[in-house]
Amino acid sequence: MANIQQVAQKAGVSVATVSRVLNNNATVSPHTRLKVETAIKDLNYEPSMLGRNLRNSESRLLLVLLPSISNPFYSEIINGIQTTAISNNYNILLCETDSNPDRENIYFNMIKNKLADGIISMDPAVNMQKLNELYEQYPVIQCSEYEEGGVIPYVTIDNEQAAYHAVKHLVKLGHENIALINSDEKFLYARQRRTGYERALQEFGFPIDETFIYHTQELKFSDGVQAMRKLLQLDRRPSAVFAVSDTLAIGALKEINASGLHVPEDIALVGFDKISFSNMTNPTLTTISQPMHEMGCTAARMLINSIHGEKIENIILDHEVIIRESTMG
Amino acid sequence: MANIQQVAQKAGVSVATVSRVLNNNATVSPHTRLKVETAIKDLNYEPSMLGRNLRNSESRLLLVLLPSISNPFYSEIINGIQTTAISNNYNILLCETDSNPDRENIYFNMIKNKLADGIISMDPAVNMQKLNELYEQYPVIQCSEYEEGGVIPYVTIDNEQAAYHAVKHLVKLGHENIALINSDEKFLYARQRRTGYERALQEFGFPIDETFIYHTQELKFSDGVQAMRKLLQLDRRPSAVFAVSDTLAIGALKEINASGLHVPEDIALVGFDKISFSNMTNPTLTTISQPMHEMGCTAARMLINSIHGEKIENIILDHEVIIRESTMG
DNA sequence: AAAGTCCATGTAATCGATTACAATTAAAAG
DNA sequence: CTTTTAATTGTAATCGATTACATGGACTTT
Repeated sequence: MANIQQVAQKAGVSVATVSRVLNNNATVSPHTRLKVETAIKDLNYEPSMLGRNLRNSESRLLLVLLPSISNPFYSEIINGIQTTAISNNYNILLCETDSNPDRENIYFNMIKNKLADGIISMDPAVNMQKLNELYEQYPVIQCSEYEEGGVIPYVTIDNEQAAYHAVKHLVKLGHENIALINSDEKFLYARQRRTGYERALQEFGFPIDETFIYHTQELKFSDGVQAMRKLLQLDRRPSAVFAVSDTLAIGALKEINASGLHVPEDIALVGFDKISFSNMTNPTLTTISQPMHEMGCTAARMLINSIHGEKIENIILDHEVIIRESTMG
Repeated sequence: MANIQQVAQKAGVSVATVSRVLNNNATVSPHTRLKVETAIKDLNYEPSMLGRNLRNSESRLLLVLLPSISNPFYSEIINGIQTTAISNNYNILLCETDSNPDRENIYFNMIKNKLADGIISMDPAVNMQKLNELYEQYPVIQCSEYEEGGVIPYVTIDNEQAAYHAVKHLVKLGHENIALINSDEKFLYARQRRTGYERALQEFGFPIDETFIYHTQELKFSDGVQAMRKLLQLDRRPSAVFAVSDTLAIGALKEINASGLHVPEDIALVGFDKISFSNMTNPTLTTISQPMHEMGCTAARMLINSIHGEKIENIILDHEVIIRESTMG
């Protein structure tokens, strides 16, 4: 309720001195400092960020753009972003776009309106033209998703190599008929993971069979179910499946069970992302783990550095193959 | 980049007039309005929320306190809150407390610092004393969780009745030995659900067997696994289990499968919350559905009304029993 | 003792908007 | 043709902080 004026009056000093105490400015005598601190306590004073932010022209808010919070893939990344943000005295504003351009616009405007100091985009469906425009004037970082040959700094993993490792793991187990459940190849990561899948097959001299590659619309459970249904209808049934997301893999698992087959005895299964539910399924799911927490921390650090005017380099983080029951015959 | 002064100068009017145009104030002649609008376009002007917020002493930000975003239970509620918030020109700040008092304090201070206009708490472990203190000065709403006999307005469901319906569903299927996997009874909802469980049993003349009631520390998958393990070691094995959260139920399911038993043939299973994964399990999970989206919308509406100085009444929403494979013999 | 330093504090401008009130002008009324 | 009244627009205070610069006093230095 009280403002800095009232504190100054009560302490018998000027507002400048109160401000100096608040900001731990060295040039205040211990005696005066004490008087001010007492007045602050007495009045139950809390500095208003509204005044401070206007004067400093900053909001200390970071925007995080993502398609949907209910997608568990993002949870850990958000955690990482938040941890780093808080320890740097920033806060994050989570922006669910639902891949809806109107929503996106609302949030882009928040940056222009000074309600946020920078933006981390994790939305694969983001309007890249607008994001690039924004980048000309404001700090922007892409996390996980990025534009090939673009100018906006990003942090991500090597999707091609990760898919390669997933498929190589299956090959080493003796599988020759390995299917791929991929998402729409309009997404860069989907193209990259397909390339990795093909490289692994080629390296071991297996042909690439287009009927073994299925593209889904989205990354939902039901897409996985549908994809697996198609794959099970093939004359030559795959003995292993690599799905580019855990949610798809869990859908595939459901369909395999429904058709009376068993994982991993009849079909081995590998997912991607190591979402928390991937070890709650039966059997637990072999998957590729991205260092999600670290990716979040890194993205936040990059953005904050960028806000401070530093030059930012792209960063590629390491992935890991998590071997669990769905590939352990 | 440009500010309201520059727009005023360019348009040849005063800043007051520009502000009137921005706020759609009626007392501006069409001719002047046009001049101003042209200047705004020419300069690419965007009003600064920092200035506006200071003047209006509001931040148009709502705080949402929750233990963890990765808990899918909260996803839909958050969605509801966000939808309502946005359509009222508010934004939400998601605050993960991890039930950590330090984190909580950071966020409580944001209210005092005017960085947020109000708070919705969904954290069962929230420090009620501090929340009550806050409520004396600032708008606060509790969502889903609340304090029995407390003064802070809340929106929730009838947990006792919901548990009663869950257990009654099992009784109707012919089960007599029904176990309860409950969470820590320091939580009000846990006590209420236990009461509902007992009322259903008593109504049908079944005794209440304490060995059939297991309390978990938290609501995690691993807690469900552990609980089920204990229940399976009993001399008289339950033929049905009601778990007070889907995550617990999914853990129980995993353990039942691991022990070679089948759901629902050997043991029927009911969860609570209808999280999205509850119909991705095998078998799909019978569960109690809370109207989560609606609960979120309601909480946000209550908070915004409260910010506008209105008097707020508590609201109890309806639940629903979702019957799926895990109870369909 | 005069001049120069340094330290602590105060004065007042500033950030970018909103808005009560004053001032101007034009239209309506007599 | 004056006087009212209404419709626009401008002036300046205000929200609550930060900070460059000015000021005054104590302490050195010569």
